[in-house]
Amino acid sequence: MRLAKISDIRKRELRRAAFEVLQREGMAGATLEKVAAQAGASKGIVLHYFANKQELFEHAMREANAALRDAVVARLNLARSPLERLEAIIEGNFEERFFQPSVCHAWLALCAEVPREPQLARIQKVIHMRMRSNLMSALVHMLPEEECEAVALGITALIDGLWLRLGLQTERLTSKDALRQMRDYLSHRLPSAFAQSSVADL
Amino acid sequence: MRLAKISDIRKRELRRAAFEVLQREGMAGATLEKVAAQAGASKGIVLHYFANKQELFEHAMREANAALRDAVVARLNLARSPLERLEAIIEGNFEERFFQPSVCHAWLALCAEVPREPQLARIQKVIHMRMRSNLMSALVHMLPEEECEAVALGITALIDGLWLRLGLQTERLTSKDALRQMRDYLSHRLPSAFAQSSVADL
DNA sequence: TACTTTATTGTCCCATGGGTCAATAATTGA
DNA sequence: TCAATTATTGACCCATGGGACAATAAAGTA
Repeated sequence: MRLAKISDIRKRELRRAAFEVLQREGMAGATLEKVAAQAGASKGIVLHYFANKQELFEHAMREANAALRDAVVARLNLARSPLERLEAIIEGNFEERFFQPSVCHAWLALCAEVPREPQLARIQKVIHMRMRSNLMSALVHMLPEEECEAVALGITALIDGLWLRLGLQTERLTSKDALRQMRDYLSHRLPSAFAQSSVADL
Repeated sequence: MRLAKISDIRKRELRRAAFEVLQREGMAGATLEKVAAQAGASKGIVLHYFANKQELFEHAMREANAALRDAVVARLNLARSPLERLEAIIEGNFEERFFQPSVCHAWLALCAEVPREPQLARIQKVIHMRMRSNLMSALVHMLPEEECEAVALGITALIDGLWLRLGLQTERLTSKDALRQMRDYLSHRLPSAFAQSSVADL
């Protein structure tokens, strides 16, 4: 275990600053100067650690994704059954510390660049593949094989749609509301053996 | 019926050009110069008809939304029952001429600005209220009152989520796939009296 | 201690793009 | 026909922001 390198520390600080500025200002408004200010440094330092703006925000997206992934993994490690694994995935995606309008705004800004930034598209693809594989590993034990695909797509679309609503909403959509919606879906879409337990816990 | 005013024609041309550039370039890349070029005019003309860039893209969003609304209204006018109305809303939202990655890219670019552009937020709110009201007017005849809210939210979230996937996807998600997913949801979530007919037609 | 590498800053450059404006062309309307 | 309005252009201005760079400070290394 060696000491933390200063470059790693700085990079992390800058990635986070970048993500925070993105929440407030969007991609166009997120200038290197603002990111530097947010991190309490000068613009030069940003370009010392990242080759250019794209690379900075690519790493910011990577880190935000990693945080979400870790939240899901932590819950998955406690899950003891396919149903619990499914719940772990879903609840991880709606943890209150993530499920905030400002966080969604940053994600939206990043997603809007995906079509023109191959690096962001790759990250997006990884996120999506992981979600799918996580879901399938639970669903195959709960549903006839030919239905798994449909339900996996339904769950991911619902999660994305609820997140989008969080970012665009005027009314307050809470983490609890979102989870209630997900349980509503599962309770109707999974075989009744699983359905009741999902409904029960809220 | 008076002759078409040239200013109305120009405005429409420019709104459409703006939307097309948005599809390719995103918000930051959609410069007034590119919009003008897309419309076959000069930059000056854009600012002659629109006070500034925000106003231009606000009108572009309005027009795109109107097109979608009209598609839904046209289908609603043919619907003879609550179930048909529900199908009209859903199918209108996945018409192939709209449900294209490039169109989704433009929407994404606009949605990403919503948090910082009150005008866009207002349009977004109108869209959302209309969707909700359309859905509720059908659902109240199909479900116990206390479930309508949940299903309306489920449908909107699914639609948004499927659209988002269209824009971010690597794999090809078609209009048919999306509709199949929506029918899968309805067939499990609506009372079985309605469920079978939804499943039957694909 | 002296030398090298890394961290950090502030300055400078330059392309870009939004917006203004004056000049000109086309239309309209009396 | 002629004046007034509207359409259209291109030149110009200027703030902004990404990125390069040289200079300096700090840290590590021998």
